[in-house]
Amino acid sequence: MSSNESQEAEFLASYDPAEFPPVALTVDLVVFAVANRELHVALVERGGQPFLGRMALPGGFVGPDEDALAAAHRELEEETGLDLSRHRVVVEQLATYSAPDRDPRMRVVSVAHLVLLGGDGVNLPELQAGSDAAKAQWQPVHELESRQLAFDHADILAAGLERLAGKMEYTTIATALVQEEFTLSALRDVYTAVWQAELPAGNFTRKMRASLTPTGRKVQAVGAPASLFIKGSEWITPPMVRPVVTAAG
Amino acid sequence: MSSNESQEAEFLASYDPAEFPPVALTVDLVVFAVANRELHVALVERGGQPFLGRMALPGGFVGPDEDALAAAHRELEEETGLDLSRHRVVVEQLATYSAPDRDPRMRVVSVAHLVLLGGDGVNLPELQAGSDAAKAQWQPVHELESRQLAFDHADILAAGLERLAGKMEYTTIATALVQEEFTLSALRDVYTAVWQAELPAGNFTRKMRASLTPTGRKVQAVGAPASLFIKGSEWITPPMVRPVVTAAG
DNA sequence: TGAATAGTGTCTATTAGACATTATCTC
DNA sequence: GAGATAATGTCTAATAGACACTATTCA
Repeated sequence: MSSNESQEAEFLASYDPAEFPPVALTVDLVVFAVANRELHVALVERGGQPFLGRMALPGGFVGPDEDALAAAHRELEEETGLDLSRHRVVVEQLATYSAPDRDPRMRVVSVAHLVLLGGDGVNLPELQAGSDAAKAQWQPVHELESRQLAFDHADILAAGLERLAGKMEYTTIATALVQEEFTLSALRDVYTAVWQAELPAGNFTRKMRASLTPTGRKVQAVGAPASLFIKGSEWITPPMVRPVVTAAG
Repeated sequence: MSSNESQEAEFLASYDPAEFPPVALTVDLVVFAVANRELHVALVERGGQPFLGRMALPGGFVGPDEDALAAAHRELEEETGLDLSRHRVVVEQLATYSAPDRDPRMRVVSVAHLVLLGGDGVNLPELQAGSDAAKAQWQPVHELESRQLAFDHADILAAGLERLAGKMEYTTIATALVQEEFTLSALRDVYTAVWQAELPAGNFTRKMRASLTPTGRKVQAVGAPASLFIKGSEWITPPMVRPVVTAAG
């Protein structure tokens, strides 16, 4: 039976780091939250070259004893100052970006993650810049001139937005962007924010209700009191149909 | 204006390879093909430790001048001997596996890819083992005891299968597993192979036809001649419904 | 002629979409 | 009461699912 040492020796004989040099591994985070019926993304201002002063997605290196998902959680706290024990957060892997020249300094491969923060639809969680970044702030996604972003972060952001918008068709992922208990109006606001389209309230209620569980509680604002729900099924079957993007006038 | 050298110097001051050591980057390939109404996956037998003699997904290291997708194409040819100029092939990124201990020898992060090979539904492309592997062969996916696979390749295979099965609900990705021109029966066989469920032929025709383009040609086998189609739309709206997995009797 | 397959037709139950109506609350 | 919102009801067109039926070919 091979010892770990002899395994490694055998392996290193066939693995030539000169032919296949190791790469620096990072995570980049597309952090979404909804306020005022607008989808916002968390951005940090770069404090160093390259792209000094440009906005970028928060992110950082993956440590030797963590996987990419753990690094995403850690960097989320470090780079944005968010206290994850005080916010509902859902993180899922998005895609990996590995173009050889995506970072001009060295080979950096980044595992992008989609991060969804729950909220009340009014207030955004407060961001505090980490050590690397000059500042951290929320930006409305649909007003963003994505050419401003550093590296290939415009591509990553677009992929994150498309993943979110797409999964909202056939899953209840939108519930990650509201509070644990939510009204159908709050959930519909998420759809409005992400899809940039108004959905008729009556039909939305009828269709979405099948995937939700009523708590029995109600909440009072202006108008009739609204029932509170929590996420029921993970799936919406058959899916919601995403209206075609309204050509901006 | 910063030169590339000073950028790199500044960067290296803030990047400590001891804290965040670089990782070896690989690709692993979930290569699917359909024959005899069964979904097959290409596996190679490991020729070295660890997992000597066990079956594994084909894969290999990402070179310094290629991204993961390019490495996937290259390794597909090198590890399985497939001549990509002679087969229809679709490759898409699946997910990245980065558990620190997923390879006992060293830190290896792998970008898994889903690879779909077109075929006539009868013959599988011939595989030839590359230099690293003892042999390469097709295995019926649904008969595979996935515990046999090396590393975390059972997880990767399961993810590939689920991605394929899921995307077949709402996209025409199944057309990647048949020839460019295909009959509705051939396409239905793909659904049968992947979903492990028979779909009624009449309703399948009616629904799928909306996403396909007829070529006008027909092909003759046993029974009435069948019309040939090519892929039309990328999307199937509303989606096909995947029957619940039939509890094996 | 019989077997096999392709493709269409038919019927029903479901439901999405449009929109009206009723209910409940605040100011 | 006016205004606003929630939730339900109504009507129609579309269609999925089940399944019968016809058409076309080979053996």
